[in-house]
Amino acid sequence: MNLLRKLNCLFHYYPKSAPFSSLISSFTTHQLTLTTFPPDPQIVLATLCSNGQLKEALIEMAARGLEMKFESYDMLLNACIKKRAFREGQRVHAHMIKTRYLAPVYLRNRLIIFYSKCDRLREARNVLDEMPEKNVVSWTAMISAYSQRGFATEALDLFLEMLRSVTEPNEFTFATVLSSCTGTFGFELGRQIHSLIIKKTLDTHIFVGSSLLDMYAKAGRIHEAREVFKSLPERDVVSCTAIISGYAQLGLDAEALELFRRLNLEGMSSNYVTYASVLTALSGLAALDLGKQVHNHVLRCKLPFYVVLQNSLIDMYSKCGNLIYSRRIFDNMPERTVISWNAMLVGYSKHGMGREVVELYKLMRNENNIKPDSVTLLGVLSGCSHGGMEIVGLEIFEEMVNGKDGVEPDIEHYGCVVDLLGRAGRVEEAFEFIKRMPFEPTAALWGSLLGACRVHSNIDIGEFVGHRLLEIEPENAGNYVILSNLYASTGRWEDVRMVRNLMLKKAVKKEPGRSWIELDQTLHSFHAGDRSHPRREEVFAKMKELSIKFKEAGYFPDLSCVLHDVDEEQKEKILLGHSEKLALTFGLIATSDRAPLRVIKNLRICVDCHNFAKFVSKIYMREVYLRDKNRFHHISMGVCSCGDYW
DNA sequence: GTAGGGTTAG
Repeated sequence: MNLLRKLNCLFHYYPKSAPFSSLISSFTTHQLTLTTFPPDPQIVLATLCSNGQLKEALIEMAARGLEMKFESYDMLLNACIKKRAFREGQRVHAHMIKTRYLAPVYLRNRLIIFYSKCDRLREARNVLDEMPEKNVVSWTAMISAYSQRGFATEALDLFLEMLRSVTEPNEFTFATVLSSCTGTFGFELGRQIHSLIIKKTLDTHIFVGSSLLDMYAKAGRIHEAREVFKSLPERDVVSCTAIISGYAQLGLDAEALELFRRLNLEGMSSNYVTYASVLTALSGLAALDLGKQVHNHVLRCKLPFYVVLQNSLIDMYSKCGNLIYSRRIFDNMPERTVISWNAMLVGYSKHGMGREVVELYKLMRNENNIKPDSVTLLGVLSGCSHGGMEIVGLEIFEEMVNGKDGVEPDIEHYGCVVDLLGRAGRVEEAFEFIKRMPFEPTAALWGSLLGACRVHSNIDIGEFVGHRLLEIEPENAGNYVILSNLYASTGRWEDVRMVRNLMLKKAVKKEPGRSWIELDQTLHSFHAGDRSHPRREEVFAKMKELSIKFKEAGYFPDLSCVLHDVDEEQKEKILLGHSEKLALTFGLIATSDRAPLRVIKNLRICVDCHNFAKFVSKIYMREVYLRDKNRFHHISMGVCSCGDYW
């Protein structure tokens, strides 16, 4: 009976059509001779496992009962880990328990790894908790399981528990636990771990070091990150990518690119993660030509399909104002994650293309394997708001509240609704909505309502909201400007002066406004009143010309955008020196007739500059693409895609 | 047997 079973196994392994002679020759391949026939059960199991024939291997396991030993379980578990075969692995585990097999630490570690790879962290943790003795691999495998899946708190808690045990962490443990050291608590612990690492002279270990520098970068401590990077005795693609993406994630885009350029000269190698990080930096700068260059390079490298890299490309093209390319990449992807959909949706949203947002969202809802998340709904709601689809947006929010999307609305989704109502001119309703919502309103939320009040000249609510904002966010200069705009629009000059004095008293520090324009792969950057550009004389001459020409065509400088205490003439001068006007003017003199102008501003564009850009588009017949902090303004023949609401 | 960097939003 036993012999028959083994023969069956073998016949199953060899192709059914193979002649008997090939079976004999295969015996010799496996160093089996007829004298050792029937074959060793261990070899039968090994053959089945290495062939991935798990079903047959399990039958073999069941038949052997108590004969199973360490190597047998090891082979089975390896096969299950390789195939992420949860049910099969679970049966192996159950077999160990049923036969009262005393599994050594090594095998229990394999079980932890098996369950983690199958995303069954509860089961993995149970194995760990029931181990009479744990070694460094047991702890590290479990910490890694948590940290790789984003359960930072659990990873840190377990690490602390490990420190209280008899087992010492090693370089594997440190490298993995540091990636969970985020947030205030995580960073504090991370610093202590750093001291521990120094004590163990592990701080120059390349895995530990890159994890360490990444932790500092994510905490915004780029100098510390750079120091760790410098101290590494060798550099590889991961450590180089970590420091580059560190800069990019902090918005230090130009620095990220400069470092990438330098490390390249020093011979660093890049992979798809590096390119994804570099694309992030290029998106921030809206450097379309450079972005295209990276895209071409990536295509020439003939890399396999990486969804992360494709997502970066979608985002880069969208933030550089080229949505057609984004959509082309999106459509050609063999598989997409929720991030791919989000990147595309947010792209349409920032360009004010409400109809496309809603259509794409419908398509997404029809995909069975993709679930919308919180970012998806933010994109959709703000897309509806920016794209003139207020009614649809409010319906979608209603569905959210009723649990249809499986995403619970948070404060930011509520903020989108305030935007939707405000944009539709329903300022009172928006105000009531804020009072009723289950969250404490944030400054951003009040700010959105204040914007609505300005556009729809609702002075009563605007005044209340404005003063509320100045209380909770006195340092934000933007609030003073909008409130002053609101007073100015109704001729309340006394109040305009009061707001201005208030701002001076509170010593508001404003992030300096900057605008730039890309020409021939070079970024030309301007700040307000900038006199550093090599072609400044031409720019100022042209600006003088524009100011006269535009006034004849009906342009009135909106002096309420200037809060300095100076006379009107001075105000106008300050206004003409705004960075986006300088960049636009430079674009006019440095590009050929009718070429579109693409200008990027690091803050929200002011009312006067928005108006100025409309005149540029109308009088010079130019398409103007203006990207500000929040969205794109596509201005064509004097009309902006934002509908003058942003 | 256990390890580091990455894409959307803010």
